[in-house]
Amino acid sequence: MPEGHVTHRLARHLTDTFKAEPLRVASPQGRFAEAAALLDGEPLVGAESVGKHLLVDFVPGTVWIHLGLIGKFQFTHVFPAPNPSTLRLRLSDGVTAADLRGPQWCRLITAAERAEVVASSGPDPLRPDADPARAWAKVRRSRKPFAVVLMDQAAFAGVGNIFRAEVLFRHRIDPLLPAQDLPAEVFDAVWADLVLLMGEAVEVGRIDTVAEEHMPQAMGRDPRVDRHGGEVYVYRRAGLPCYVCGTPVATTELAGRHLYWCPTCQPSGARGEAEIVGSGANR
DNA sequence: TTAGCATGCGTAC
DNA sequence: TACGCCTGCTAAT
Repeated sequence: MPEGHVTHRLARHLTDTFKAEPLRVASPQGRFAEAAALLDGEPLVGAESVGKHLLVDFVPGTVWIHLGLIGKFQFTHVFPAPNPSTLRLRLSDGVTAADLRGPQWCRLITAAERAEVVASSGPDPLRPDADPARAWAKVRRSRKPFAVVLMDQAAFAGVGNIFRAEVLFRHRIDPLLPAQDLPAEVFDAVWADLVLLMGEAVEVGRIDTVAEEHMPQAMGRDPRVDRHGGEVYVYRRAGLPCYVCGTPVATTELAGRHLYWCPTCQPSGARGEAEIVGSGANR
């Protein structure tokens, strides 16, 4: 269940574990069997992520993976694979296996198609080659709520529902603010914050967005316990008190996805602040 | 044991 | 805007 940090972490781990090694490639489930047979025994050239797309390169072609909502790509040392009927793809060097289940898609593509995937992605805060001006160009001419544009993969590649909710909170932005009303300096701060938050998430393997002063130890509260693991301000905290002001976190559905925000810290019409909540400068 | 939901996205209406 | 898809975790039965 991935936002961009998951696919970037996977790309790194695949490369570190398997690069230049001839791999066993199989599709026990069968839906990728033909391509798997073609790649079986080939060495891994490398793996790369662009937004939420994962590109696993071999000489004959690239495996293009999108995990969607429920896909998982997990490393294991268990042989043979458990539940093979759900195993779309297994890459293995005999010691470690990488198991792909439930992806939205997993296809073998050519170098030209691969280039098209990369070119059609919006700028990705996790990539050093990202050009935030492309995201700003989308933001400044959109009348849609900024919260909607933040999830547009052609504007902010790799950003998902958690990073969206949290970055809006950290900059005190009304989620329904029309994107074109977002001040340029707030956009700059949001982009820089995404680079920071998503980069940390790649390193740590979880999403933490809460400032030191709002951490459990500092506030004397219980740590967040759910499968997402990280400390966050508003994501999936509907009805619970805001760590900054105590107001119950609000939720609604927007374009088919849950949206979470604090009505007091992010009041209607709020155009946001460059300062991050809890950064100290605004205290 | 089952139902519902989830960090996503494409297609059809 | 509504729905389908793919799996696994959690809450409700």
